[in-house]
This record gives sequence, C-alpha cells and structure tokens, in this order.
Amino acid sequence: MPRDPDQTRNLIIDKALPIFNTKGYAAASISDITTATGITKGAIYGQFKNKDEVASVAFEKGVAIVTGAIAQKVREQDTAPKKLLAMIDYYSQYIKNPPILGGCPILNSSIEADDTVPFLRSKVIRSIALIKDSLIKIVNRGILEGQIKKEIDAECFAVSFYAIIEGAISLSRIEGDSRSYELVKHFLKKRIEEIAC
Amino acid sequence: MPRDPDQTRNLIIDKALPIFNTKGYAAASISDITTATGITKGAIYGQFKNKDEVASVAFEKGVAIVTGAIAQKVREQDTAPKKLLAMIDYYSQYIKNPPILGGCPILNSSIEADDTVPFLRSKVIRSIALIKDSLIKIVNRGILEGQIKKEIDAECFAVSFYAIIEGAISLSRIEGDSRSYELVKHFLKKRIEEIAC
DNA sequence: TATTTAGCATACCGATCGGTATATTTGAGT
DNA sequence: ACTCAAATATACCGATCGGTATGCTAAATA
Repeated sequence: MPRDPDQTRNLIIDKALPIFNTKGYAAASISDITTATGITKGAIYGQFKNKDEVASVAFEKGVAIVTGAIAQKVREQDTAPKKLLAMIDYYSQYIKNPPILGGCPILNSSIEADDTVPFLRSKVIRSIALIKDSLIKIVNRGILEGQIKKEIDAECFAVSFYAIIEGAISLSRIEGDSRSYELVKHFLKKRIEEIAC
Repeated sequence: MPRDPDQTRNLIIDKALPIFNTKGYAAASISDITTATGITKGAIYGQFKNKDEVASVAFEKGVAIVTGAIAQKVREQDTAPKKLLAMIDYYSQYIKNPPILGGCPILNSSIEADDTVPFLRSKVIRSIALIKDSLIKIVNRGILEGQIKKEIDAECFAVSFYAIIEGAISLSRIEGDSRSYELVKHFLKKRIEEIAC
C-alpha cells in the first residue's frame, strides 16, 4: 500500500470541510478540492466513492470538531449554569475566531439539507438530537443537584437555548458583526440567572 | 409590445421563488425555471439580464410576502405583547402551512449569502435590519404606553426574539416536525409575560 | 392590410460539472 | 533487484451549466 492512503484521506477531508462549509454542498465542486489539496481527481475517487461520501465524512468531521470542543468546555465546569455559560462563551469565540471556516456546519447543512441533499439530512438530525439531549441532561442534572429551579421544563429550555444560539450565529455571520450575538449572549445570561437557584 | 411582458415577468418570479427557496441559489438552475414555467430561456433572458437578477427579484418578492403578512398581523393587535404574540403565531402557521415552499427566504439566503452570493448579502442584511427595527419600535412603544416594563432593553429583546424564532424554524424544518417550534413558542410566551406590566 | 418591432422560441456556445477508464508510479514482499 | 498490487495521475466521457445569437411570431401603428 504505497503513499499512505490514510494521510491522503485526511488531507482531502481537512481541505474539503471548509470548502463545503463556506460554499455549500451544491456549489462546492470536486475541482475545488483538487486545487485546494493538490491531489488529483483520481486519488479522491480512489478514497471516496462519490462527492456525497466526501461531503458526508467532511460533515462528520465538522460536527466532531464542534461537539468535541463544546464537550470539553462543558466538562471543565461543575455546575449546570456554568456549563451553559461555557457553551455560550464557546460560540462567542467561534464567531470571532472560527475553528471551521464558514460558520456552524450543523446550521449550514441544516438549511441546505432540509429540502435537497437527503443523504445529509439524517446526519444533521442526529447531530442536533445529540446536542439537544446533552443540554437536557445538563439542565436535569442541575435540577437534581439543586443548581436550577425544579419547575423548569428542561426540554423547553434546552431547545430554546440551542435555537437562539444558532439564530444568533446566523445573524452575526450575515451581518459580519458579533454585535447581535453579544446581545443574545446578554439575554441568555439573564435567563440563566433566572433559572438558577 | 406583444404578449404582456409584465405577466411573463411575474410568472417567472412566482415560479422561481419557491425553486430558489428550496434548492438554494447555487443548486437552482435556469432550466428548473423553464420547466416550471413552460417559458423558454430566451424569454427569461429577455426579462432579466442574468440569473443573479432573477434570484434578486425573487428574493425581494419572498421578503415582501413574509414581511407584508407579519405587518398585517401586527397591525391587527393594539398592544406590544399582543403584537409579539401575533408574530409568534404567524411563524407557527408558517411552518404548518408555508406560504413559500422551502422555509424562510431570509434565513435561507442568510446562510448561503454569508460567504458566497455577494449580490444577495446586502439585501438580506437590509431585510433583517428592517425586521429588527420594527421589533424594537414595538417594544419601545410598548414601554411608552405602559404595556412593557421600562427596564427592558428593547434591542436586546428584539434581536433575541428574532434569533430564537429563526433558529426554531430551522430546527423544525430539518426535523420535519413542528415540536421544536412549539417548545420555543412556549418559552417565548413566558418571556413576553415576564416583560409585560 | 402592410409594416414594424417588441417578445419569445430555437439552436447553439464554451466552460464546468460528477464520474470513469486507463496509464503510471510507488513501495512492500520476495 | 524484481515483482506485483495498491495508490495516484492523466485523459476523457456525457450531461448540464449560464449565457447568447438568431430566427420566428404576434400585436400595435399607420
């Protein structure tokens, strides 16, 4: 097995991820990836069976980067309110210094995959469900440990929390200004104070 | 001037709008529009100078439909809290029975226009600014008229309100289920109760 | 009713798309 | 050092893209 195929695979995905994330699945082309990597079409189709598979793997990598970093930040905190604040701060950093060019891959793919690109849809749905579940667990554990008021509906809060962050990211991205996100950040901090014991 | 060009123009835009809104600017093709309208490429390029212009005009129409309907619903209410609730209910209807196939054109275009499609970016930004401003005015007038607590930061609330609605729409659309939006709706109703006098 | 011209249809352009068949290169096993 | 198969490069495929040049058609003017 000459010329380390794993390295080739990784290079393709690493370069394809920001391309798909900025241009979108439809607008991104295999040629974009060959020029970005310096690798030819033959190598790409040697590693992946088609464009869909490249996009799929790149998406999974994008999700892993984001959710991995969030999980890390959340784990560093010991109470539910602090964990929620850590998530807010992570996305704040995300906007100013994005780890992946083009914004949040889950949000981006969500918009493109809802009607077209069916092979991505299920992956997006699963990623969102995972984030939602971990948010619900944070809130529920916070209730059990006496950090969050017990009358709080965990799912309602979790979904609203996630929705407002994704909405704020899209606003700040299109405006090219972090102001909208910072306003939402302030709003969310007040909400967290409200539900905290 | 034979064969009513205005009618041709309207037909093209009416058919192009849901196509661009579902497939996105990059994936939607002129051929899609010719098959949807029964009109040939020659006629389309007789009315519009290029694909960008078709997408631009279609986007403006989409925004006009959404903002026009919202303005109507808001005008029917006499207090700020009721106006906000009317907006929430409008988008609730929007999800179940969308007036434009493919979701919210502002949100969709926002995602695609942030990095590519520069000709749409300024239009999206202006549309968002208009909605934001009208929300701020609703809140501020509510404060003046004693319907909303005066310590509320109108801009913070307005941006958060809009962000959470757009986020909830994208969630419900990708999930193919209105549940997420309904949860957010419940969350928002509580927030409106909180800020009301 | 003849003329004219705006509105539309047809046919075509080069470029690029995703994908493949085939040639070439590389490195591990012998 | 030679072999052989795996990995990559090259060259090409039909289809489709946005866009245009040109021919036809229909309605307003005279």
